Amino acid sequence: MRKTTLKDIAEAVGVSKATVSMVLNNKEINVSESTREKIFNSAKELNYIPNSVARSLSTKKTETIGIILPDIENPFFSEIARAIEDVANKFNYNVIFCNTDNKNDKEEQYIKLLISKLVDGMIFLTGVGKEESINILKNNNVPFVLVDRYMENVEEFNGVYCLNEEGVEQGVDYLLQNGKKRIAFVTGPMELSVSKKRLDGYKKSMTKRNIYKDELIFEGDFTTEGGIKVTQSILKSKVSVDAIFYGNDAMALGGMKVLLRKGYNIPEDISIIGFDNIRISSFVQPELTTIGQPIYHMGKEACKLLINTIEHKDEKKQIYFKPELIIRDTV
Amino acid sequence: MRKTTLKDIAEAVGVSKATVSMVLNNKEINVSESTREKIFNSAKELNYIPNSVARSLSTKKTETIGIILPDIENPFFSEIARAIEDVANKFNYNVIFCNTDNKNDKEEQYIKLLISKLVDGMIFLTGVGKEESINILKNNNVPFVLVDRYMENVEEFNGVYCLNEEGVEQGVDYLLQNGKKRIAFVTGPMELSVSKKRLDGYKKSMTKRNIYKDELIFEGDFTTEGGIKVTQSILKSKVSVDAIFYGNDAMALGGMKVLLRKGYNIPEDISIIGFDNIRISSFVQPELTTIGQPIYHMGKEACKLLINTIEHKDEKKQIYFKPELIIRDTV
DNA sequence: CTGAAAGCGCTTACAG
DNA sequence: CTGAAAGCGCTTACAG
Repeated sequence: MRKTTLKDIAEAVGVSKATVSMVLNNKEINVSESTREKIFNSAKELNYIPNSVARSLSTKKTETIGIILPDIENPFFSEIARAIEDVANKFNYNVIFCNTDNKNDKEEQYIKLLISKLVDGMIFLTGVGKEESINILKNNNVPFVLVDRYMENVEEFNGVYCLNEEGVEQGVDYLLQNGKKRIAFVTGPMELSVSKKRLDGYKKSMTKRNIYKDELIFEGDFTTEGGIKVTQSILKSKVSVDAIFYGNDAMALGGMKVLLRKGYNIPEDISIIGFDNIRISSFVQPELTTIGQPIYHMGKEACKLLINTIEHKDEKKQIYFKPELIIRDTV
Repeated sequence: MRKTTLKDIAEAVGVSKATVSMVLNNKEINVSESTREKIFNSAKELNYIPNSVARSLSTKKTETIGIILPDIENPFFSEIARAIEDVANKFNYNVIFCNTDNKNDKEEQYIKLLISKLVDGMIFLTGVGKEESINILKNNNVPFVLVDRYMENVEEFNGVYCLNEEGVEQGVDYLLQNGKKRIAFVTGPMELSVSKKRLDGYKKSMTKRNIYKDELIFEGDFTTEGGIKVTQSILKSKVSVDAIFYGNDAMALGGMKVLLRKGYNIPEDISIIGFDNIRISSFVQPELTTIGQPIYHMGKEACKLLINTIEHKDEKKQIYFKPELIIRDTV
C-alpha cells in the first residue's frame, strides 16, 4: 500500500494539488466551503500524512533544531535538554540531540550532519569547540545559540550564560562564614571554559583573603565517578581540608558517597558544596548544599532565543543568569 | 552566500550532476581518475555539504530513527537512550527523541510527526499506548521495535524484553532469605504493563508462601518524588513492614532518603530493594541493592534489531533479557 | 567513460 | 474561485 500524497487527494476530490496544499495548510485563499470540506474529508479518509521532507525541500525550513551536548546521560544535560524540548515543542519545532563527549571532531562531524539535514538552528551546550565549528555555522547561515560557552567576542553571538564566577564566590563566602579555612576546590576538565570560570571564582575569593594555596586545587571531570576518584585521592593526599567545593553536583554526589562510606559525618567532619542544583541533589541524604543554576529556565530561554532569531532574525543577544546559593544540609 | 550544490561542482569541473553525485557517493562507476580527483577537490574547495533532505526525498531513506520515550530526564531512559544513540551512530543513523510523559495523545502525535519526517524506523520505550498507534505504524510500513511493552500477540512484533516477573521473584526470595516477612511492594503507575508484570512477580512469590496481604501494596509513579511521597504514606499508614521493594530504583532512592532522614538505619531497621540498577544507585550511601536490568545492553540490542529490520526486513524477533540480583548494602 | 531526463512530494508565484 | 508550471537538490535508470 502506497502512502497517500497530495496528488491522491487532488484526484479524489477533482481539484489541483495546489488547491489541496493551500487548503490543508490553511492558507488564505478563496475556495468554496464545499470543496474545502471535501478536501479535509478525503485527507482524513485516506489517512494522509504530509511528507515533510518534500515540504522542507521546497520551503528550506525543517522545523527542527539541533542540540549539541556532551552526554545526555549526565543529569544536568538531560534536565536542560528536556527544557529545550518542551519549549521547542510549544513552537512546533522538534529536536535532534547529538552527544559529543566533549570531543572536537565529533562536534564538527555533527554540525555538518545537522546542516545537511537543514536544521533551522542549533544550540550548543558544550563548553569546548574550536573557532572552526563556529565558522562552519556562519558560512552556512545557520542561527545558533551558545550556552555557557565563553568566547573571545561574546557580543557577536547569541548566548545564555550563568555568572559562574560569582556563584563560586558566594559559595566560598558561605563556607568561610561557617568557619571553614581549608577549602579544597575540585575543578571540571580544564579545557572547558566553564571549569576555568568556576576556578577563577574560587581563586579570587581565596586570594582576596590570602588563604589561596595551589595544593587545595584538584582536577576532576564533572562526572560522579570522577568525583569518587578525586575524593579518594584528596583523602590519600593527606592535605588537610575542612571543606570541599566541587565544581558540579555530579562530582559532589560521588564525593559525598566516598566520605560517608569512610565514616565521615557531613557536615560535622567536613563540609561539602556543589554547583548546578541538579534534581537529584535534593534527593540524597544529607541534602546537598549547592550553587543553583536555573537549569530549566536557562534551557527555556536558550530555546526561545534561538527560535526568535530563526523567525525574526533579531540582533544578537546575551542573557545572563545569576546562580543562587541553595542552603541545605552539607555545610 | 548561497550554499553550494551538486550543480555548482558539476559546473566547476565541467561534468554532469549525475557524475558528481555518483563519484561523491563512491558508486562503482567508470570515471577517469583525474575527473574523480577534480570533483573531490572542488567539493572541498566549495565547502560542499550535501543536502540530505533532497537526498531523502529521492531515496525514501533518512538514516534517522525515532525514539518514543516517557521522559529523557529519567535516568533509566537517558541511559538507554544513550545506548541507542551510540549504536545508531555506529551504523550512520541518527536519532530523534520524543518525550510523551506516558500520554497517549502525545504518543500518537509524535508517531505522525516522525512518519511525516520519513524516519526509517522507531523504538518504543514506553509501556503504554493503544493498538491505534501500532496500526498507524503498520499502515505506513514503518519498522519498529518495542522495549518492555507487553502486547497480546507478542510474536507479531519486534521486541526487547526483560523478565520482570522473575526479577521481582528473585528479589522477594532474597528478602525472605534474609528473614524479612512484612515486605511492602511499591508499584509503578498501574497503566504501564511493566508495572503489572513486576507486581505479578511479587504476588506470585508472596502468595506461594501464604504471606501475601493487600495492605502491603502501594502505588507509586516511578519517579524519585513519587518514591518520597509513597514512603511517607507508608510510614504514616502504620502498616508494619520490615522491607520495602520498590518497583524501580528512582522510587527506591526517594524512599531511602525519607527513611534515612527519619532516622532509620538501612538495612538494620528496614531493608530496601529496587529495580533497574540505574547508574546512580551505586553512587548513594548505602549503595542500593537492586534487581539489575542490563540497561545499556537492552538499548543496544533494540537498536541493532531495528536497524536489521530496516536494512534486511528480517522476520520478527523477540529478545529476552534476564534481570540479575545485585547485592549491595540495603538488605 | 559521461550526460540528459525523469522523478521524489511538496510550495509558491503567476495567470486567468 | 481554481489550475498549470516551475522549482527545491538530489538519485537513478537509461542511452550512447
